[in-house]
Amino acid sequence: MKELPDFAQHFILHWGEMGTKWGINRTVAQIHALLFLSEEPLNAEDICTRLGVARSNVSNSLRELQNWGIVKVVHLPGDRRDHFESIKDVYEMFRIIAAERKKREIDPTLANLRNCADEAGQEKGEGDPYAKKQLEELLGFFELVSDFYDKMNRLPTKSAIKAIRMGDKIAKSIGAIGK
Amino acid sequence: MKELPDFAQHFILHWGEMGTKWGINRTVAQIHALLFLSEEPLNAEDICTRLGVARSNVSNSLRELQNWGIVKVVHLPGDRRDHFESIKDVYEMFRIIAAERKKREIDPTLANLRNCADEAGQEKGEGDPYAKKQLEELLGFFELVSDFYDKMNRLPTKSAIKAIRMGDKIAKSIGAIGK
DNA sequence: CTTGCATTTCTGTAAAGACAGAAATTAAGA
DNA sequence: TCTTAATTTCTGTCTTTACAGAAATGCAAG
Repeated sequence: MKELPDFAQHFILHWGEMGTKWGINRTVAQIHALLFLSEEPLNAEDICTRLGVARSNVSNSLRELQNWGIVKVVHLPGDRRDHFESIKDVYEMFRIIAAERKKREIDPTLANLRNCADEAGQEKGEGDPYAKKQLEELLGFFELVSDFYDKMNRLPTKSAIKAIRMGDKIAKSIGAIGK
Repeated sequence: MKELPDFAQHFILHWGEMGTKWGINRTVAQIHALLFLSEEPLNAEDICTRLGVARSNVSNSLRELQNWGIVKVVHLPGDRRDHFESIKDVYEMFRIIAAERKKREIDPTLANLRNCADEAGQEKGEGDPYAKKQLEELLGFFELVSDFYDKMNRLPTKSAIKAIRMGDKIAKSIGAIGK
């Protein structure tokens, strides 16, 4: 097992810090960063020593990364131990992350907004028309975002990248047509 | 001060819960939801009683919402107290939120990745070419996302919405051309 | 200047999350 | 089946965050 170069250390530490801002546990994010940079799959013990965290912590963090779907178990010939590797392709990785975040952060809200809009519709008497209007606008926005996500997700990576690169030009031309 | 209808209560509670998943404090998110649905600006005391949280908590949460830029102070004639109102336009609101999140969550990472890539470039000897390659790919991705964001942010709301609505069709046509 | 309300800051407590080390479980090879 | 290495789960501690209530500050009208 080679030692990590300095730049890798710096990156791993930063990624761990940012993880906390993204609602991901620091250790989880660090392990992910380590695996992402590592050409060979690593076993849990390696990860412990490289990052200096407890074995149990590594075990739980790896499970979380597997739940996210961005880390997989692999087995090396002649070695009983589990080894772990990250998804290597950046775009594929963020596609998976985006899908998972949508599932956890957007979909439940969308469902709630639909419920609430229903409730608002069934209200007796005058209710609160302003609140109702605002809620419906929010629902519209979430539906727009959710649809957009689903569409983009169906595209192959290359098309998606191209679309992102050209995003503004396309939008501008649409804007111009729209006027 | 009118009572809140049921659907509004349900929405506020849910929004508070989701806030925690988005890295936002529950009370902060609840206050935001309340103000978003409220036609009139509310004062701090109103917010306390509606949500049943401590005055100090409301005060701090309102400051955070003002830092985000999605809540403003307004003054009502004949009333010394501060009143607060949310940005009402959903798109405008998410534009601001997106800008703030980019500033907090993307930009620092972009800066770090550039640093690390520099370090990697200046390494003596062989270093770790694989890690270097992975880091550069990640950097490329973050630059792509950051540019895309900046471009979209400069568009007027209507154009952006149209672009989002048509997103998949555009991307598909690009993909087809690309082949 | 001072009185009284509005607001913020401070302080302590409660709750949640992160994490290490120990114990328990699983599974492979002898 | 027994042994041993590997992994997971459990338990307690420590740190961080959330929050209420109290104290302090700010500010406007008289």
